[in-house]
Amino acid sequence: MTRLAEYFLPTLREDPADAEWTSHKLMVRAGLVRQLGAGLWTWLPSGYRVIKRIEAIIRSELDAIGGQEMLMPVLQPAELWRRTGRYEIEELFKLRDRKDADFVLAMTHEENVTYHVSHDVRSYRELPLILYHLQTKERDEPRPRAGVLRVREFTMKDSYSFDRDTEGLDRSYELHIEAYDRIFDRCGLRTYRVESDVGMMGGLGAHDYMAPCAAGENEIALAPGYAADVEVAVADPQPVELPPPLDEPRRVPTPELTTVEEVSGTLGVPAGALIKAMPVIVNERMVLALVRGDHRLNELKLRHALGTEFRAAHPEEIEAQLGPPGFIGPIGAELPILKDAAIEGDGYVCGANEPDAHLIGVAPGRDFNFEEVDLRSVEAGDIAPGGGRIELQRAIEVAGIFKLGTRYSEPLGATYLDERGEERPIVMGSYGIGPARTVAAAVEQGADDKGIVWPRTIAPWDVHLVRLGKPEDEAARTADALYGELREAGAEVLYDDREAGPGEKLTDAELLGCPLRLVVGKRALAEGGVEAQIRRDGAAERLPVAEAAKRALELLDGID
RNA sequence: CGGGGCGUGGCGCAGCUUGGUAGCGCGUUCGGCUGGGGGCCGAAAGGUCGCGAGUUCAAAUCUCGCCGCCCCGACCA
Repeated sequence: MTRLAEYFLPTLREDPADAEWTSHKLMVRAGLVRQLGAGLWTWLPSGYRVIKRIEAIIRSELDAIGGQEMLMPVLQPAELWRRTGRYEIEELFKLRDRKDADFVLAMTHEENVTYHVSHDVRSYRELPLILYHLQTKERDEPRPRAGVLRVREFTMKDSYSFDRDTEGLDRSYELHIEAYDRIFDRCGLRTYRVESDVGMMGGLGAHDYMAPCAAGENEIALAPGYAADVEVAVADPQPVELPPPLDEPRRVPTPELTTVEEVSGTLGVPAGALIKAMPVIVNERMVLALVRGDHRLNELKLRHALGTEFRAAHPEEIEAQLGPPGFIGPIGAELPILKDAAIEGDGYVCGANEPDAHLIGVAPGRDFNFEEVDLRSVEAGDIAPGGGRIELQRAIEVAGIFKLGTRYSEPLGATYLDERGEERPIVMGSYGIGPARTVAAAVEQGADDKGIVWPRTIAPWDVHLVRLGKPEDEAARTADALYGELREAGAEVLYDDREAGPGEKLTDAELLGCPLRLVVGKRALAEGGVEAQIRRDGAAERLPVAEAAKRALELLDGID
């Protein structure tokens, strides 16, 4: 029963003042969601309809690969998390009960599910297993942002695979890839499956599903046959024309020139001919990381190269150990030096470690020693593995899949007995999807200047039926009858039977963005029937009243 | 956690610099007109000015503290 006159669908004429992104603005304006606090969102009836449709698609595809749905609690004993070492995660909500026992609010459910599997799975005969649930996750986010995109409480579909060995894990992983590809395809979302960092999850490998759109927090590198998060992307750099090499470095004055642009501009060399030196502190010791002047240091790659956390050096530390910030370089530095692999050849420019001076004609190896590693983020135009040119795009991470290996099964004692009676750790994978992010990504990707344009499969309703004129008009009787016929035929229909002006009703329909709009009014009836309009392309058509319902369903079928 | 911004009827905002009757648009309610792109006329309801302390005869306005929200960064399954 969805008559708008009695339905809770509060639309807004103006954008909310605190919204920056299209999806945030439109989801609030269209009455899908309302905010309760920072990173805390309520799904109103229309928005929750979208969520439920996405969840139904997820369930059907997971069931299809043999997933078994269950439900695990959000409130959990801290003990489990201590055993896997995740209790220390800052984002984990921690609390105590009245007896002063420690609890956490789960951010995912590896500990929980592995605990049960460790108790109740003992034989290789019981493997493999795919278990999943749709459950609330809690995260003490440092900075919630962008509407429902980064929040402190959200629902996630998370599944977990349990296999006898890594070959089994590979199969479970592949099954999830196939299921996820189908899920996002069915949701009408454009996504890329990209290589990603395994993160704090630990494990053997990971991919993310990225939905490109402006509001995305992540950046992905795309080329024909290649897709990766820029955090892990690799590519051959674009060549740079180096100045002629010298027999030895020569000091040149560069008064007050501290940026790459200033130095390269003044010396008349390309930015890529400079060596940027970034001093970082690792376990109290300074290390110098070098990248080309036209490249960006990739902090994740640096962390991997160092094998541990690091922080940027403070200006005083730089001054004390190297020279004035803005004029530092590797030559003469008594420090471990990591050089990015893109710094090739001789003739570079770098800081002289003294005020207002740089060195030209620098030759790595001859003039300083280093360890060579991949430290830079790829740039648009670089050559990807496979030969294509890299293009960078922002994207929303809507799903992530991880090969966990024995990261959780070992500390939690999840083992099985194999055919020979030997005890072995279960090999695990975990696979998440964020339905709310999927909604936001669909809104971002489909919106136009009038409002949302839903993919047909996840729209809150198939048909937005608008009745114009007074309730006692002839048109109202026609609209009432059409509403009944459409529902009879199985269509999900939102019927705007409010006593409101045509402008308000029509703009609301465009804002909400259901795939097919039907308008019943005096004018349309006089001109031969009901007006049908496809939201996506605006194509309009008159449907004779007698066959309006039938024809409307045909039109629906023709949309995506 | 660092930087910036904001907090005034449901929503969007003005008022604050220079202290003295709390205002505008939209929305809401009632009556009437209108009825294909948020229309018109008339009447009305609705605000502890985020919270607390201070200064003052007097605080939305000045001072201090706190809280909340947004943005950038740090951070991030």
